[in-house]
Amino acid sequence: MAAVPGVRALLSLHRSVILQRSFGLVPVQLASTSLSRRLCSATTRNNEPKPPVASENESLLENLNLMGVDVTMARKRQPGVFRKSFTNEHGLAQFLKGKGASPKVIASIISRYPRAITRSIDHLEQRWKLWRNIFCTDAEIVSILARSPESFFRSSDNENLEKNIHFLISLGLIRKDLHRLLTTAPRTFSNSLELNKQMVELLEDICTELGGQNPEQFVKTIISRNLYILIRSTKRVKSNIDTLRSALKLTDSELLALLEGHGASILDLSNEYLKKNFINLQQKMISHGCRKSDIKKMIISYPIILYIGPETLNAKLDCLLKGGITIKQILEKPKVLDYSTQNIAGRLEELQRVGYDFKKNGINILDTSRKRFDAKIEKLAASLDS
DNA sequence: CGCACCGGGTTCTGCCATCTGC
DNA sequence: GCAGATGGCAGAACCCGGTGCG
Repeated sequence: MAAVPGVRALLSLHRSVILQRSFGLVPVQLASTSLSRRLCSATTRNNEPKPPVASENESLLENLNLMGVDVTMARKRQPGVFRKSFTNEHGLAQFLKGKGASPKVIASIISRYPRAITRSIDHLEQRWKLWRNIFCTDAEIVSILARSPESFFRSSDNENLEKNIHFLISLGLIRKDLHRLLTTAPRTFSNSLELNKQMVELLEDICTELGGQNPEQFVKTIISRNLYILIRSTKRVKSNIDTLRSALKLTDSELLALLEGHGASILDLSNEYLKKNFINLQQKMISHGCRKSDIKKMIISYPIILYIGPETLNAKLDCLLKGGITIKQILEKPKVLDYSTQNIAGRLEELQRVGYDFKKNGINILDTSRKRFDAKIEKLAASLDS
């Protein structure tokens, strides 16, 4: 925010021609109006593609500066907002304040999604009410706005939002599901109803195609296992499913089971990333003497492994192998790859210190919480001493 | 009691491209 | 031609504890 005064100075420096326009005032909404100036077209700010041609709303700029909004950032994001004669920054600020948002949060929201100030009080109240159907407190909503202003403000279509809620309920999702969905992937609710329907239809079709008996349940399962699914493109989901099927040479029922299980979350990955991760995993495992069938089995039992990027995966595997664990043990217990390389390395060291025998005891000890692990180490160390 | 199995929690926005309606 | 609305993309794991069984 330190840049703000400087920017102001810069702006006034470059402002030469002053254009005054008269506006037909709309009395209802408190707005920044009146003076408006034309920015000098010789503006030297270099990273702007073109200096704004139309005039910016002077009192709006002033208001925003006073509110602590990062005007430079905001202008870069949505320059059109600054040329509007009527905006509702005060109304918005009042409204959000009433919901418990701090001035800092409000400024940050406007900085990141300036169009928020074009929403009327009526609109805001209506939208808030719809969100409150799902959230119990205003504070929850505020925290999401602070996190992702765009999710709340990008669409002005409250009717669509309402339809989305009804649609999701019609899928058999309960309030608790909606709560999780809106908390985790708020953008879902700003999607057009049509877009959400398309994804649901895609999922139902996939289920049916794979011989599933209950497409409705399938959709519910996928959504609850992957809350981001509805903000993915159908192209991405389709392509990832194809990749999984062909890479692993899965039968229909195997693929169905994979998707209904932990496989749902890897549908998120970008198409190329999923392929890249699979190829790397396969190469790496084969270089250690694994068969493709072993790899397939491992992925089916632990699909999340495909989430791990090449560099991280290789580092983890190398770390385990160096620590005296065999590739066969990893194939059988891939879940040890859940933990960070650092965590794994640290545990291996501690286990070595107490002379842990992986051949005899297996590697399950690596897949356990810190608390349990420490307790175990303590016991092992004690038995060493005695 | 100790262990293995299993599932759940956390998390994911901010930017750009395209269309649409005025 | 404009601003607004909407779709889509890149980015890329880690950790915990309940529970049931021997």
